[in-house]
This record gives sequence, C-alpha cells and structure tokens, in this order.
Amino acid sequence: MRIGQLAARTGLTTKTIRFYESAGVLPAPARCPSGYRDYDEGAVDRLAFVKAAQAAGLSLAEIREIITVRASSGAPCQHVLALLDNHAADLDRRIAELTGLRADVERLRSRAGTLDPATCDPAVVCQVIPADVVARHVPTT
Amino acid sequence: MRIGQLAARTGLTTKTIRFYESAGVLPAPARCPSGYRDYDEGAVDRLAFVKAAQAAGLSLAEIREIITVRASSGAPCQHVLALLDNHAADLDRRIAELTGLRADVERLRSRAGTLDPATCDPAVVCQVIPADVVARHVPTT
DNA sequence: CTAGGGCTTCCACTGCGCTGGAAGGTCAAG
DNA sequence: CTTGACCTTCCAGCGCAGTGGAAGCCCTAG
Repeated sequence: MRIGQLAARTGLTTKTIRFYESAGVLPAPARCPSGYRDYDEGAVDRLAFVKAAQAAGLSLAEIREIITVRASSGAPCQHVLALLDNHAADLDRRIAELTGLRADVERLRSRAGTLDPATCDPAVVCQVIPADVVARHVPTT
Repeated sequence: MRIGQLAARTGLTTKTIRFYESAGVLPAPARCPSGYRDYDEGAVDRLAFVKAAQAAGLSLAEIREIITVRASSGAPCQHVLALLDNHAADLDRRIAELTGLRADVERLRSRAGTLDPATCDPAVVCQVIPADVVARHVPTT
C-alpha cells in the first residue's frame, strides 16, 4: 500500500505520516523500485496505536519510548503504567490550576460591575485587572 | 532607572523586558546619552499590569490590544470584560476536556490490572492503550 | 506526447513566550 | 590601564505537532 492509501485509511495526511516516520513512531517501510514507500497492514495498526496513545494524552516522544521499550525488552506494561500515572497526576495539577484561574477570572468579572469608570487611572491601564492576581498564579501554564 | 534595576524591581530578566518592548506591551523608554534605556516609575506599573493580565490568562497579544485600546480610545473596560468572558468560556472548555481525559486515563489504569500479559499481542504495541480511546478525544488540546 | 496525480526530498514556518549567545559599547572602581 | 559589571544589537533556538511549498521523479490515461 502506498502512503496516500495509508493516509486515506487512517484519516491522516501523507505529510503527517512522513513526519511520524521521522519522529520515530512509525517504522520506515519497504520501498517500491520506484522509491515509493510500500506499507503493510501493520502500519495501519501502528498508526491506530499512535492515535490512541495521543488521545490518552501521551506525547510523540513518550509514544516513541513505549515503542522502543516494546521492541527491545518485551512488554512495556510497567513503563506504560508509570507514564499513565504521571499523566494522571499532571492532569490533576493542570485541572486544579485552571479551576483556580477560572475562579479568579470569575471574581474579576463580577467585581468589574462594581467599578466606577470615573475612578479609572490611566497609569494602571485597566483597573479591572488588579496587580494582586499575580500572587496566585505562578508560571506553570 | 536602567534596565537591570527595573528587572530587579519587577522580578523579570532584562531579556524579558526587552522582549516585552518588542512585543508592544511596554513602551520604548527614553535613552541616556550612552544609549542605555532609561525607565521611569511608570514602567514598574506597566510591568505589574502585564504580569497581572498574564496571571489572568491573557496572552501578550491580548494585553497589547488592551493597552492599544486604552491609549487610543480611553477606558478599555468593555473590551476587557469581553476578553475575560471569552477566557472563562475557554477555561470551562479546557477544564471539561482535561477532566474527561483524566477519567479516561484512570479507566485505562484500572483496566490494566485486569489484563494478562500473556495475551499481549506485539502487533498492537501495548494493549493497555486500546484503539477505542480515540473517538472521545478529538484534537483540541 | 502530454497532462495529471501521486510520490520523493528538503527547508522553512506556524504560535507562544521567552532564553542563549555573540560581538561590541559604556562606565566606575582599583 | 585594566577589569568587570552592565548595557546595546541582532540572530538563533526551545518545545510541540505538524503544515506549506518548491523542485523534481514515476506512472498511467487520453
């Protein structure tokens, strides 16, 4: 199967498939005499795995690692479980962060209704956004 | 005040301050005869505003816009309120997304305990991550 | 024979918010 | 006079997951 057909079957673009090869998450396929890439069915499964792992929040680097572990030392289960745990913890952190931010934005919004535009000081640009929100959100976005 | 002192007073680096100037969120200051940037107190306030707006989740582009509106047409309150509303909605979406993802990861994790490594098929790389997670997470990260 | 659609490679660019480094000017202390 | 801290500019790169385009080859239908 050539790259266009693989793309059609997986819903990816040919560009993306070549990119995945260069990123190490899809093995380089055989080549036709013409130089065209010649994929087997395994490529479809592999791309399905890549998509699934992406959907689970894993980066291409992590996916590549899973694949490497799989190829060199058998089942990557423990590795994958650790990755998933890390991601769960990561997601918890990000959710907490965003929830806090969301609450702050809400607070700014509702406080804005109580402000008098007449007290608006050009030096601070816009009093709707006061300096004290900073303390709560250290760079971790 | 020179850039190093401004950096010390705001907790930013000199690099970042120059970058902010080029990004249009900090006006170009006067220059000493030597060519050094010479800031006044207003720069401290401005940088405090930039930090606060960033902490509220606004991008430098949005902050620049607020500042521009402020400079050209007076108080940007309505504009800022609209931005905050958009951000709140955005945050809601992202929180919902992450929460869904978090639940899926959790599901994968707990399902993994019930899997028998003996049924592990090399073709799918790792059965801990099944293809059916894909449907739930369309690219919106 | 030619047009087209598909394929190849490579290089650059996107967005975001910086950060690093090179090459050089300025100024005060020792 | 020299050292060192500070400043200037500009150019490059990070991470992430691709996307866009150019130049050129392969193959088939008309």
